[in-house]
Amino acid sequence: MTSLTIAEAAAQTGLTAHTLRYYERDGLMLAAPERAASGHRRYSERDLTWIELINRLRSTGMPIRDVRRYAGLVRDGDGNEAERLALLKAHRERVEAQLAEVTGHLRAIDHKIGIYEGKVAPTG
Amino acid sequence: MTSLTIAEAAAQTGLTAHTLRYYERDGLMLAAPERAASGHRRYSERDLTWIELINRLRSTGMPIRDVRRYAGLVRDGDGNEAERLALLKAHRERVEAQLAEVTGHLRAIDHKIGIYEGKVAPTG
DNA sequence: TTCAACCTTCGAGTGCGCTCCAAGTCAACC
DNA sequence: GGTTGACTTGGAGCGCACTCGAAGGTTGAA
Repeated sequence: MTSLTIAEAAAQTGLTAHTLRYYERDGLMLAAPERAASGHRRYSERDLTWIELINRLRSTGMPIRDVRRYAGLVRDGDGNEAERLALLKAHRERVEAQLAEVTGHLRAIDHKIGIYEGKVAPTG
Repeated sequence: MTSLTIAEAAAQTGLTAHTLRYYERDGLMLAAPERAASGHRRYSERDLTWIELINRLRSTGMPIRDVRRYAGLVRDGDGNEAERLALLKAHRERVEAQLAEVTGHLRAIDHKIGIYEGKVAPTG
């Protein structure tokens, strides 16, 4: 059973130690990580896996407060799977809509780049 | 020659009147919109077209300060097209990278949704 | 002419997500 | 024993992008 210091966990997740502590006190963790006798945090594999899910949710634009709500549901255990599923599906819808929007804007920007490269005639 | 009040320009661009004024004083506009005799702003087609480009850049994640820099280049007129092009291309690269990242995360979230829907066996 | 609805400026306030600081504890090495 | 460096806490501070408030002028319809 490996466990990591906060610095190691930070390196592995791409977050800072500051952010890991912030997520913890903000209720984003399933449970607070264990502590060494010294009081220092020790991150388990399970903690790391969970933080990686947080990263996926955050990187796709889910607000902290929604991550906290999702964490709360998972923490509460069995019986609320439908609610978790609804939360994830609503998030997925938003992400897909945003992907489509960004892709559309990107195409327009590409067009503008084409103009500057002299490949396309300027319009409007 | 049509020209719009700030409320009309807001409705047309999806921004608020507050935000339009903010963009103007923050140097994002090519030029301040004309004024009626009363001092009220009157937005031209050209203003609207520019605001729509701002919207595309902002919606794809370009920070205000970069939009301001790009506006400055356009304002300065001919001779810096290479710099404008470089700015847009750098932005496009970032957007594409981010699209790829988000798409990857979305797939992982979809997998998790599949688990909750009982379509996929839980892993990890 | 009166009234609501709109506009103006300047500056302050807000929400989000960190990010940092101060003061102290602890482990390891010289 | 002393020093270095990673860790702890609570709370303050910050950057971004708005968002709003106050106090007053303008517009247009009844």
